[in-house]
Amino acid sequence: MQQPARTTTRIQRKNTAVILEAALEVFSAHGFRGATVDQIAQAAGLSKPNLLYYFPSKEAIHTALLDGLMETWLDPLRALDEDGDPLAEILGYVRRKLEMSRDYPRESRLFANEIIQGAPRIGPALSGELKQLVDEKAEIIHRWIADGKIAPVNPHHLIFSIWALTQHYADFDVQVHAVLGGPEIDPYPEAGAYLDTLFTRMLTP
Amino acid sequence: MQQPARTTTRIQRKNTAVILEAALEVFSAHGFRGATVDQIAQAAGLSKPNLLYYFPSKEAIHTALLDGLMETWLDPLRALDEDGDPLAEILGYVRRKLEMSRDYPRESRLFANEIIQGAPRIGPALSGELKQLVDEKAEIIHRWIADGKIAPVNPHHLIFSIWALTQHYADFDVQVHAVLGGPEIDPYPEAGAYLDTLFTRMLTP
DNA sequence: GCTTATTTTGACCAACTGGTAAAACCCACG
DNA sequence: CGTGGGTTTTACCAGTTGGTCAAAATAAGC
Repeated sequence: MQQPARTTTRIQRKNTAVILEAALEVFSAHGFRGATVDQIAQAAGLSKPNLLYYFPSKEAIHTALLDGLMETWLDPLRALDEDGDPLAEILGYVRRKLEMSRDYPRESRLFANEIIQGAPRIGPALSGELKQLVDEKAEIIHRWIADGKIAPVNPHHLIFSIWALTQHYADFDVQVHAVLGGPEIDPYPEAGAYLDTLFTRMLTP
Repeated sequence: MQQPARTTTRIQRKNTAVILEAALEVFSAHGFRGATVDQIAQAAGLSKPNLLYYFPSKEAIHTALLDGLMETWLDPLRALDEDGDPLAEILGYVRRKLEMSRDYPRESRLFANEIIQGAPRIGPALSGELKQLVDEKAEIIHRWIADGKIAPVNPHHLIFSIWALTQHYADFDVQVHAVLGGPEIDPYPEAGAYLDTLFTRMLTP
């Protein structure tokens, strides 16, 4: 039996939030193993033992981050509506995903780090929750194709390509800026236009 | 003045090769910080001090790997030929890049790890060598468009999209297999067909 | 077969890292 | 205003990690 969860105090709420924000910054920039508890504590403006008063371990912070993020991350795909106009729905999904890369690049890199290294901590969520959602939406796309509303493509790979293309701008940010010639350049307007064209041409029957 | 480099012995050649192979395995799976010298030594079948007899530091091994790889990695893009058939040239580039993801996933992940974490060790190569090559090839694509040989698109983002789409299958391998439903599935045949369709539809004038 | 240069090893170290314990501190509440 | 809970700090620890060093073992050249 567990002690009934005591009321979370004001300070607790503030500090857990500050810690998660700091952890996102550090984990996304250095990966799980590359990040140190000290770095996170310093970024949060706390001492290491104080930070460990709020989370039992480094791993727990990481898990809390990933769990909290998974929901948000899948929202754009969930919003894909079978009853909408097929092309507009897909272009809308692409736009939302690209906006997430622009507005939440750290979150994108956090996932990227985790998955590149074999998803040791969120493997189950991928083949469970994620797979189920993707299969469901792939089925919708499949029906659109069968109805002749968009040109035929492999639905799963269509989804992969949307992920790859949009997340690239967050995850490979440094490379994009290096090639385009400087950190002051904003690639997103062009990227948006490019992806719009790409998917329109590919999917118009 | 430096001692004139002594002849590299047979053992030296064999062991540096073994070490680099082992290092590729370990670095690509865990990132720079996540990899330990001991792991690499063990994978190479050497003791840690013995490994450090061939390379002065962990960092030196990593650098040697990245330097050696950069060349190979850019080869497919270098092969893009202005005088060939535009669409065939681009589709060929896509195919070669996809084959590299399939045949050299560890190399792809090594780069991905490095770039996601801000390219602390190869930043200069990105804005130097890489940028120059990309600018050059973008110019070629631009001329193809001006000549009406392919449909108009932003050449730089076209190249980004080829990178993103092909490397996705190596870097996010676990996710792809999780969603498709098992490690026994080979996504590459479908991926090849999908990308062929995608770029053909987008670029046909 | 002997000598020399190369290679390998075992013992070791200092810095770092995740995490702990207990005392000190602070703040709301009666 | 004091007391009991929540909070923070100081001091600390054991394990890991990158790296060194001198001695031992091996290979190469003559």
